[in-house]
Amino acid sequence: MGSGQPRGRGGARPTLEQVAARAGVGRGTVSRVINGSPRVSEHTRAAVEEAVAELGYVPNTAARALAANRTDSIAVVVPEPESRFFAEPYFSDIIHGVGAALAETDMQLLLTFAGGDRERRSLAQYLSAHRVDGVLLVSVHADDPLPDLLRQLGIPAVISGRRSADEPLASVDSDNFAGARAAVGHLLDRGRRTIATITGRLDVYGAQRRLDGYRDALTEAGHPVEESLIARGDFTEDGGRRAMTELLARRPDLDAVFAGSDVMAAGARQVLREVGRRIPDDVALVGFDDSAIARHMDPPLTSVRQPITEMGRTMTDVLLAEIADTRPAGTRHLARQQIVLPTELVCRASS
Amino acid sequence: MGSGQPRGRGGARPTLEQVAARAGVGRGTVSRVINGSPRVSEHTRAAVEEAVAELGYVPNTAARALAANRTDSIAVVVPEPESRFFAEPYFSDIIHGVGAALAETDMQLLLTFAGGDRERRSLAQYLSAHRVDGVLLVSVHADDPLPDLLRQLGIPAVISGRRSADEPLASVDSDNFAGARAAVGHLLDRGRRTIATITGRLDVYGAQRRLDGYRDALTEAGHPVEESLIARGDFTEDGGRRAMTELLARRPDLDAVFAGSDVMAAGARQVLREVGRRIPDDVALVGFDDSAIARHMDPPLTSVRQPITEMGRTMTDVLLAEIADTRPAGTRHLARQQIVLPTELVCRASS
DNA sequence: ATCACACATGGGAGCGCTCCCACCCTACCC
DNA sequence: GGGTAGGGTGGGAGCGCTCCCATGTGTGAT
Repeated sequence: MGSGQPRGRGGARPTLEQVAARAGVGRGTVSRVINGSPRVSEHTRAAVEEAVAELGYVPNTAARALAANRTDSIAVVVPEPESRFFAEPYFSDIIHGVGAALAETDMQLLLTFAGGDRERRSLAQYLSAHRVDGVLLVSVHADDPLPDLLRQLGIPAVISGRRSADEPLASVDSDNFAGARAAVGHLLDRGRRTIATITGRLDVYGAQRRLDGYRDALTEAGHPVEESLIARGDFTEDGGRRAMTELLARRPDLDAVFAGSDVMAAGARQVLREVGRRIPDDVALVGFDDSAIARHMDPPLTSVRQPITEMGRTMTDVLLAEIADTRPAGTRHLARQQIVLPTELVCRASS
Repeated sequence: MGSGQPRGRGGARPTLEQVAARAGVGRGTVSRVINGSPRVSEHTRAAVEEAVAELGYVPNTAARALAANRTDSIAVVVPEPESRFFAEPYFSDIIHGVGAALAETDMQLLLTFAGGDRERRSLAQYLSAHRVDGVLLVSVHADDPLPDLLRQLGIPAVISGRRSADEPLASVDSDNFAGARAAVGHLLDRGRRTIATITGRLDVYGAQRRLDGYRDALTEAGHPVEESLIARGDFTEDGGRRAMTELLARRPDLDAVFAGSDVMAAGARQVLREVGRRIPDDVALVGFDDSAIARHMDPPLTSVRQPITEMGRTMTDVLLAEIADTRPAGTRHLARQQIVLPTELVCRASS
């Protein structure tokens, strides 16, 4: 009666040993079955699996981690002090993608916050204590020491948005260059001729690439690149406002603006409205990210969509491959991957 | 030379034993120092701390978890299939708050995805294997079995947004009732008299409370509550559109709409614009959540702000208190907490 | 000086698992 | 028929830590 129940109350969990006793085999054999080793006879395997089911056995991960020196978990390092990171949908979407990729495995996801120096130090220690099998780095600045630390420690890591053209870590990025080119090309197609741009912080490689794309599109179309049409923002709404004000002062004749992010585009729009420029009639506006605010802006904002969720998923896949590659004996065969995912221009009423 | 370096290359990490040897004390003493036990002499403590610093010792968490039967980590259970959850800023903000609260401790944060039945089952197993010290549940439906499972297992848990008036789990919620009352009161103050509402899914307790608040505000002001002014949405933009269409058909005389979420308000706004009703001139519109889209909507949307980040932080504090309370010997003294945080009406141009 | 007791300390005994070696048995070969 | 693989299996030896008991060592009371 009920002895076959998967456990009773919050009592003691069954151990490998108990499963072994119940199945009438040794510990080693149960371990083999649990871990899917082929060196077990069909008959024995069935007996063990039955015992596992009857007892509702779940391996104790701490014990496994201790004995096998791996944790079956990966960490996402979140650069906390940048509230920007939380404000944007970026975070949610990345995590969504990571979760989707992880769902197919039995790896667990750890969220770590690399805030100030204090957290960063304890994070380094934490990672060096090998509490995770791999690390996902998002939104890393060019001068962040963490990536190199990870490389030194030999911990598999994947970075989102590489920090330079020759990123030493495996990376997954969206095609910022092509996205910017498409945006500017679109404005040219619409007959705009005096196209300004508001850049993000240029120490962020992606922002630099967007600027490169802007330049390239103009050059290819036979237009000169005028420095007076380039203003620096910092990815914030307020930075967008300032840059737009600056641009209008310098070049009142501009008829289009390509902003390096939707948030900066929102700031620019405010300024344009304040000075009475109509969108898109007087000035066409294009953003980058295709975030929720793009859809709800007035007018709805044309924007370059980045496949953020897809990036999260791809990063995870790459990381898992790296981890699997390291396992055998620390011998790495895999080439360091540099993946670039395509962007897509979403046209709306602002252009 | 350099023997005082905090570790060299990715070699073997120092163990407790090695620290003990270096400090010239026993393992037990080092353990006491590491865990802040008072039963260590000042002199010995200093020696151990020096050895720890010299070797760059970091405790192996797997070993600790195995020996002490606790993990120093908590899990946030994310109801994945609801893409709504990821779409809204809710997720980011909650996590932000949780992270902030956790930063002051050395607990770690695990993200688990409770998707379909398969994941839910493995999640239950996972939790029952005691791989976390506590669980944070967000956005749980009334008929979700997980909360009760956790209670049975005796795992400390806190839920965001209780599921009913007598939530058996500790919970942290925002004051949906008062928020809705404030929103409707505000519309009445502005002279609106035919105020409709678009509700969320009423099997979500918070949505029900917002409706209650709507009713209460009208009643208190001496207005009848007319069922023809109440339409059911489902928290989606499309649901907002449908509900608004329905309301206009039933009550073309309405002069204000209180939507149970910003996203539904966005849907409603689209319909209102399509039929030529001006906001706020013809129809005043108020949302709930004060999400990013509220600020960027046209016109900017008046909305009820929930202190989401604060909720995440509070949930974590409550959970940590519960965990600390359980530790001594499974004897629980703490009263089950039911915290309700205040909401705030943010007035913008839509009303 | 003697006893008692508190406090500081060392180290054995696991926690539950994986790894690996030794063992056994059953073909299969010469 | 004896020898030899080799697959299948059992179980010892840890992984690094905490817990706890036994053992000092010093203090104050008698």
